Amino acid sequence: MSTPTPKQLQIQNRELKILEIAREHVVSEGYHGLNMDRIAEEIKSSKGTVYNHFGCKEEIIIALAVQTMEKRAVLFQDAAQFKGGSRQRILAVGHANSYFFQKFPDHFRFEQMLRIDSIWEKTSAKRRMLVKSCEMKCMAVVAGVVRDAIATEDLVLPEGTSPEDLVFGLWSISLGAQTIMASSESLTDLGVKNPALALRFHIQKILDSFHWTPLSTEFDYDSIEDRIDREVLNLS
Amino acid sequence: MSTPTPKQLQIQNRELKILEIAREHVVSEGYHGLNMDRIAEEIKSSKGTVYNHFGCKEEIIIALAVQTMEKRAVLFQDAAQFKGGSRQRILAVGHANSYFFQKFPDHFRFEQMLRIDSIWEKTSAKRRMLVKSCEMKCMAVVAGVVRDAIATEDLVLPEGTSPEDLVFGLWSISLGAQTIMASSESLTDLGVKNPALALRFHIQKILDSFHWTPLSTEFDYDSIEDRIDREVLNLS
Amino acid sequence: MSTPTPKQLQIQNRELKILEIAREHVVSEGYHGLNMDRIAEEIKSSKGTVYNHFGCKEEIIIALAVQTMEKRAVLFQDAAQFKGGSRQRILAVGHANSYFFQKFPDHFRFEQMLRIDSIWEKTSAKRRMLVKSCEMKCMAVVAGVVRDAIATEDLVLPEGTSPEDLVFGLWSISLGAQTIMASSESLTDLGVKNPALALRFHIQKILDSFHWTPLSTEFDYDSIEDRIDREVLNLS
Amino acid sequence: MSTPTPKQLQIQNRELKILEIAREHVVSEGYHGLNMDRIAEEIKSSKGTVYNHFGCKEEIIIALAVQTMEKRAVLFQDAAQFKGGSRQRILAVGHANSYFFQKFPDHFRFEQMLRIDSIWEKTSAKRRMLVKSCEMKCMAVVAGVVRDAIATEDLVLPEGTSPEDLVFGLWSISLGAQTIMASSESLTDLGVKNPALALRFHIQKILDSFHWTPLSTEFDYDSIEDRIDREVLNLS
DNA sequence: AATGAATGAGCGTTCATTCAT
DNA sequence: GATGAATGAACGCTCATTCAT
Repeated sequence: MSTPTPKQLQIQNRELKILEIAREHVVSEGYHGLNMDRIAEEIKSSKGTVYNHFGCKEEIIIALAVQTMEKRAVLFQDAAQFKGGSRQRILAVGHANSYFFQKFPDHFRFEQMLRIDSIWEKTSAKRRMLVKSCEMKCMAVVAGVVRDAIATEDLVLPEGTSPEDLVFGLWSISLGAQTIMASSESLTDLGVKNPALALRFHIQKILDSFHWTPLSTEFDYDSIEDRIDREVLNLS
Repeated sequence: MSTPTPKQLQIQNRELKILEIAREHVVSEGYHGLNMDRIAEEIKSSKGTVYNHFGCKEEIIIALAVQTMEKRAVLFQDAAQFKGGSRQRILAVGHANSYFFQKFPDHFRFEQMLRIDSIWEKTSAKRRMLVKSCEMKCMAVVAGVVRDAIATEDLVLPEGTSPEDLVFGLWSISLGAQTIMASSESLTDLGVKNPALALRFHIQKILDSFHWTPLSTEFDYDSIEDRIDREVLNLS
Repeated sequence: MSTPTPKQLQIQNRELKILEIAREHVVSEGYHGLNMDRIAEEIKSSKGTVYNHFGCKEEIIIALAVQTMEKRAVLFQDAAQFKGGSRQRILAVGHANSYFFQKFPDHFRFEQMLRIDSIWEKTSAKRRMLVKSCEMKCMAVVAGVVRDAIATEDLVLPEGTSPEDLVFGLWSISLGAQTIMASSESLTDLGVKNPALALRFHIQKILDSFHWTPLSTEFDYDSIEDRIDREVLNLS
Repeated sequence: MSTPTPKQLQIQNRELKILEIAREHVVSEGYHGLNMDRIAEEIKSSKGTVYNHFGCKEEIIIALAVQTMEKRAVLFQDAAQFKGGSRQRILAVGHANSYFFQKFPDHFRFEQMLRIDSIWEKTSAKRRMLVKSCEMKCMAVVAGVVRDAIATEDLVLPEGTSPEDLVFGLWSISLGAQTIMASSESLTDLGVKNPALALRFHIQKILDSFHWTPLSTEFDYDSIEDRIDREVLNLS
């Protein structure tokens, strides 16, 4: 509530600066390129100061992932408010997700990092909470669109299937496809010529198979996409 | 052609032993828990001997992943030969994949590791080739089932979609779902009560949306699954 | 300008201590006897601390050589200021060189080490600069005496010969003789009964052959040497 | 006395092959590039076989140095038999030495290696004997020329100076100059523009100062050098 | 709160040498 | 004599973390 003092502002800025530099290290040299000495050097403070902000290296990784997740959550919220029917709004979310992956391919890596190794064991409950709340926010936004579709009778979910189950499916195929795209050099050799297009196609197939109307055959996909580009993603 | 000498056998066994122990380390303590000193200690040989088998730590990781991939490839081949129609055969592959994930949840991690950081840079071209050939084998097996379905007119793919594109979709959703299941503790809190079931459901939805006959509504899913358990996975 | 804090003093002292111990190792066990672990152990600090002072093993070697070279440079400067004619001053330098070799036979080895293998490749430009500046200082001091001799017409160099060329000759014969003395056990067997005397004799011959007056036959060598011992080397 | 069996020949050849390869390693990658594994690999035998020839790595170094020394000894013997007066013959030896250094700059390194580190301590008395006998042969050849000069009254050595003392002087200045040339990148910066010429000049000065007739001013240096090139070094 | 020197366990890797076959 | 797998001590170096100032 209180206005932050200049001192507090400086401290807050430094925290952002640390993350910025850490991000550069990971992006340019991988996880092993992240190194507390170099961070301290580059923010022109001491290592001790860095440790005042982040209790250990892993906390930095988590914080980076949280930044990414928050950035995406904001985008998702914008996309979910796309003017149009529920099917168009879910499409906007999917499209925003693809856009995010293509525009910030590095951000993807930080979420991946969360999923490996012993990151979790070393971090504070507080940081973990942040991650969870981000996940929940994203889930809530997308599930919200599904619920709206049900409310407007654009969609009828089968018995035993929750809105979250459907979101889980979309999440899974997106995450899986992006993981493969990000790491498999040989996708083309394997016969998948345009994986991004294939992903989009499969998502529409899933939505169609739930009879989420209008079906993908019943509206002009491309013109909707153009509108999303303009109205959500601010692309020309 | 020649019979391996006892000596050669011993060496070969040690290689397997190294991998076995390395696997335990990674499973129990993550990538950073893998440590050449301890491996040497536990196989009761010297570090030099370990290095005679694997030129560096990363080669061990790759070898573990290849073991996993080969194991899965064999399973996929068996599943693809399931006695029945094409839809039942693709179902068998999907079911085998789920089974593999549930039965050997750790194996999954080694494939994940391939996708990170500097593993690739340090390994020999020969090892990388092995990985690629495993990927191709799996892809070929599943795409083969798709091709058979097309040949028997159980399935008509839309213009511009290759069998591999379809496999990519199935691969993506499986990998994504498994990734989330393996790492997100809070899936239940997010509202996804039974993710494994949801995955299975989505896969059927995708296949249905391609009109791969018989549709999931047209056959008795549970009894087929029982047969797969018995005939492919050798479960009682 | 500022007075060093006790802390800084301690650090500076440790640097000297490291060099001292490293020197002992090299002297008693050769280059391969120099080992970072043992140094750390013996200065009762950690390896990391040693590496805070010297970025790699080779830097220590260079630093040892620089110590030696600086020590000699100071001695040369003192000797070059010996009260007397130019011929006596150059004699003082030569005598100081012999003295240095006999008094600190080990120091000689560190300069030799500079001349081998991969030392240079791993060291910082800054350290290399130090070495070069030491070399130049020594060269300048001795060439300065030659120039004074020319100015006072004690010496006329032949056309095409620079003062530095003459110094190079003296340097070569001294270095070569000392190298042989330091390494050839069998010099006596080869028929060289008193190599140190022979070196001194040859140096005088060279100077005589340039007609650097007074010639060695024209002054009392032994009494000059006594004076050098007393006035430059502080020997009784 | 007996003719070597084919087997023995093969073994002897292998010994030469080992040395040849070891030499290449040292030349191209320095002392640390010498490695028993690689030698074994490149002679297409096993490490054990290499060890049958040379009891340890250091023995190989010594053997390489001995090869070099023998090569030079032969050259010196040829040079000492140059047709001409004693002064011309000693000049031929000096010239041969320079030639050897310029033509085979790498050979020089092996003799240097003998002078450092702990090579001697690990080698057999037999190998050391070989080194010593090579040294003696070289010394004897050159001292022989000096003795001939004395016999023919081209030279009168001062009281207390042996022929070997004179050779020691020549040896020292040559070795020293070559050492500096081989290792000091900054010789030009130090003001020594043409060290090889300076070395030659100093050697003549030394010989002149002993009144070894004819003095360098009394004969045509260049035409003699041409003859040496042709008659001793077989240069066109 | 900030500093940065100190820590030291840990790491991956090398390689001369041995010895059973 | 030949082999080459096995050895294991040694090595140089890193870096997250601590803590006295």
